[in-house]
Amino acid sequence: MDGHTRRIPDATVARLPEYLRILVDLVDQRIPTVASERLAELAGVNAAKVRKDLSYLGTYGTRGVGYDVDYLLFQMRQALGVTQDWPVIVVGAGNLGRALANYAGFGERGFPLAGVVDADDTKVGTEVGPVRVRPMSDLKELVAEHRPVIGIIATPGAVAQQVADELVAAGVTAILNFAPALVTVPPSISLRKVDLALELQILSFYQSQREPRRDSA
Amino acid sequence: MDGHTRRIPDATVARLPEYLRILVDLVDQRIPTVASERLAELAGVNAAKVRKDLSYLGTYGTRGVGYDVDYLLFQMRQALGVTQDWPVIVVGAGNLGRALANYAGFGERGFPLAGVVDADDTKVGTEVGPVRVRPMSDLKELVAEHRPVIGIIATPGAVAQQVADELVAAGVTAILNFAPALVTVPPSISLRKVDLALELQILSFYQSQREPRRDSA
DNA sequence: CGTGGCTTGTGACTTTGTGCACAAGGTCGA
DNA sequence: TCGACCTTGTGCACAAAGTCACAAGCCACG
Ligand SMILES: NC(=O)c1ccc[n+]([C@@H]2O[C@H](COP(=O)([O-])OP(=O)(O)OC[C@H]3O[C@@H](n4cnc5c(N)ncnc54)[C@H](O)[C@@H]3O)[C@@H](O)[C@H]2O)c1
Ligand SMILES: NC(=O)c1ccc[n+]([C@@H]2O[C@H](COP(=O)([O-])OP(=O)(O)OC[C@H]3O[C@@H](n4cnc5c(N)ncnc54)[C@H](O)[C@@H]3O)[C@@H](O)[C@H]2O)c1
Repeated sequence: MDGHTRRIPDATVARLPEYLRILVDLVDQRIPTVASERLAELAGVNAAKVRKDLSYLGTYGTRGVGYDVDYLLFQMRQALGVTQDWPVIVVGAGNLGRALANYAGFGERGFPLAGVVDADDTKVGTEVGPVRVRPMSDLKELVAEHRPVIGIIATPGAVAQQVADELVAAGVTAILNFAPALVTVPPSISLRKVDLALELQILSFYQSQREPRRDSA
Repeated sequence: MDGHTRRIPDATVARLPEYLRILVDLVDQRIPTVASERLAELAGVNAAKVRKDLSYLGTYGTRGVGYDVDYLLFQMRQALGVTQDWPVIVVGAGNLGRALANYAGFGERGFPLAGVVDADDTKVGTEVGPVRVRPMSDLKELVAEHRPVIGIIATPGAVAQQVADELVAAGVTAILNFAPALVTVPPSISLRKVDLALELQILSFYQSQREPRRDSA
């Protein structure tokens, strides 16, 4: 098909969604073309890096002019695989799971909520955002109905691995894990994690480097 | 004081909290010592990397034996600057802000909730988790009372920069941003971001690489 | 149709991160 | 006390990522 697409480096992949968000903004503002310099400013990175990143998608810029915003946006969506929706299933209807289910932003960005499941019978049947919580036994059916689908783990860390196994068994091929625990999956499954406590601890590190805190006075 | 601590690479810093979490688990299990091999397995990384990471903190291992869990945990806390609590202030009492405020895990890990503020008068005064929402005008006072403190942005992206500016003006020196927007701060301020849609898009990319999806049939 | 000015795309280089392999150094049993 | 056995700590070679600088290419204008 496409021909020349070299393998895209991980570091570049991690930045593409940032560019995507910016391009959507630019389209909203009816801005027809954008130079790497401007894009770099909006993304908070180096202009050469932007050009190199974009060059992995193909040669879509015009020298002396910049990039056509619409066209680049189209290509970016293509590259990221977000030309169609990816439904998500949230496992765990606790504080975080409910917040995620209530969040309209996902649907708007192409990740509509397919359902929420929970192991706690007292939570099954309750409303969260636009859906009702379903039992774990419905997982397989839910996945089959929406495939391909992304699974989100919003349960306590102690059961994260077990939940991941259940998601994989049900046919989920991509997982986002919010629980603070190591989860391993077969190599064909994509896995990412978000750990908020970890982020806070990293902030703590850099902050205490700058200005060591007074010890217990 | 300490003497020989070389500068710790960013990649290592990002892994330290993971080791910290594992060490806490090991202490709970009354496991006295741990070898880099085991630690690597628990963290899902290479053993040589673990040893190199730990060596930046100092020479705390014993050849032939491994690392003393208690002592390493102490040193790790020291290095990360989490020997004392870092209170957090959440800005924005929406879906996400409330989930964060309700989350007990932060307090347990040394990040107690100092308060929640919101610009919306109808939200001010309502209960979220253990506190009541306070007006933005209380921010300065709240920060002064708890300093040093970490600010969490849980507002819409459109106001994220403005909120960041207010946090900085109030004396916050570290910020965690959940809004999908570029935020810039003075160099003395530590800033990290968490963007969930971005994570989903990265998953989308890797998944569509593996198995390109059928086009609109 | 030619020239000047602007911006891309990329080769060369630097910096950062990873992983192997092994000497150094410690433990423990005899 | 000695030696066999482990595991650390790190030098080194390689891989990945980031930056610079500039030739190539395009547009616009006269
Ligand atoms: N709430 C937050 O803001 C927040 C922030 C950072 C991290 N986290 C992490 O996210 C996860 C969820 O946090 P929370 O505050 O929503 O917790 P919570 O206790 O409120 O919710 C957890 C939910 O998971 C369900 N559950 C438990 N075991 C299950 C299983 N085996 N299968 C399916 N569902 C199961 C429970 O019934 C409950 O509804 C935790 O790992 C937490 O560390 C939460
Ligand atoms: N809810 C989620 O699960 C989720 C997931 C991913 C990302 N996010 C991001 O987190 C942010 C918050 O999401 P949400 O779902 O909680 O939104 P929300 O609309 O429910 O809440 C936003 C809150 O911010 C307050 N606010 C608005 N402007 C303010 C200002 N200038 N100063 C102080 N407070 C202000 C509002 O009054 C409101 O209470 C958004 O940027 C969203 O994109 C949320």
